[in-house]
Amino acid sequence: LAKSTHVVRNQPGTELAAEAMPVQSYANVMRGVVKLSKVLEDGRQQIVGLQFAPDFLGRLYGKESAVTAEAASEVDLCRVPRAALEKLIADNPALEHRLMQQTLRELDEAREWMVTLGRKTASEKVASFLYLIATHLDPTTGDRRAFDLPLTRSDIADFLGLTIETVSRQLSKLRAERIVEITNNRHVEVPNLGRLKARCG
Amino acid sequence: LAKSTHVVRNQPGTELAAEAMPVQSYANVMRGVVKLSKVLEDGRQQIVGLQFAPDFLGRLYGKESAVTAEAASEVDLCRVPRAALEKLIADNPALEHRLMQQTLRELDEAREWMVTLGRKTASEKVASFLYLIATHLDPTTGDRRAFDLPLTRSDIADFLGLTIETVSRQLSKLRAERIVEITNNRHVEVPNLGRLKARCG
DNA sequence: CGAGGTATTGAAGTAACTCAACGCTGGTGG
DNA sequence: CCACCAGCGTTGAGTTACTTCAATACCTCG
Repeated sequence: LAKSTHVVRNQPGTELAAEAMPVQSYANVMRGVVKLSKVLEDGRQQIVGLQFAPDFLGRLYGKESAVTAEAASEVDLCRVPRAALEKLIADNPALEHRLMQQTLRELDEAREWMVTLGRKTASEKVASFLYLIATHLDPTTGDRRAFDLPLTRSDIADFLGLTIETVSRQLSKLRAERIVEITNNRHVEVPNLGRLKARCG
Repeated sequence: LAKSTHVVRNQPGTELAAEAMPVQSYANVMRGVVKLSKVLEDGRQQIVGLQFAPDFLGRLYGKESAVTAEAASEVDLCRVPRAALEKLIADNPALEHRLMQQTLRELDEAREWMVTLGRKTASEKVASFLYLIATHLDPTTGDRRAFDLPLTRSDIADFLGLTIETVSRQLSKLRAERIVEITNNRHVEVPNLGRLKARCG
């Protein structure tokens, strides 16, 4: 396996094209965050998923979905040639099983986010986003969390179905209430994860 | 296979409990529409998926997801005992492959609906819902479609992240513009599917 | 007929959007 | 070195799309 793969570093904004077009390779996310998004004809955009290490990237069985993958932060990908992966799967049923597990998890996450998009207030949406990032980027520590946001305000807005102004205002409000501390616009500290979770609706 | 399965008829509102709790059986939807939904602690509800015949119902590998399944319309289910299905899968890899295909399709549909929830107007949401039902319930005919809505206004609102009043108003507007004809509150005719699609954003 | 569930319509309220001004930061070039 | 600019983020003021609250209509079933 090792001989047929290689690691590639990608800067934010790089289109990874893993699902949108016929691709030659699949990939594993080794570091950083990849955003999956869809756009309407008139340009409205919605981020429909975030992938963290060590998620698998790319659609099996060649069916095209109209999802585009893009590096949200700086991202390291371990690319695997399509033929190599498909051979691996044919040989090893456990691998397909593992991919099935990830797909089921992604489906759960998508449905969970549908609740956020459809039924939560702007404030709850922003809190839910911070909670998601806090629990995915820094899964080790206890109730206090610290991390850098891997997304711009514009990306966050596209993930939450809001405008950047509304995201900014809600972040300011959460900061004023000491739910989070924000420095340099990107670095976030959550003193009490439970208090943040309580704001998620 | 046939000897271990049996068909059950379910009235609207029946909780099918296929994913929410440890169940003894899986099922195939033979007729009707099943709604999958999630609720927040305070009771806000979001429908996160609709299943039409001949979809498979039930979560493989026993992982519980907090999704509840309920008959939206009158539904016929072909129930399959858990053990029988799992034996079938173990014997027949093609079956797991087919289930993987359905899961991938459900993931695509969930992400497509995230765009609707996050980025479309109320009017576009209602049009998108009608388009979804029109194309799923009556896939045979040409550009003219006729069907009965399998969901109440309240269900539609929970699917679209709106209130029942907004759903009702937007339906009235689409009717006034001759995009759809509605009789008896439930029966819908779409004279020109292309015109409806153009209203979906 | 009356009751209860479902749907429509109107009027008033509000959460989020739009438009606009301003601040901060990092990079570039005179 | 500082002036300038471009990109990102924040904040304020006014607008609007959707919600909320309330009244009414419709349909089925006792």
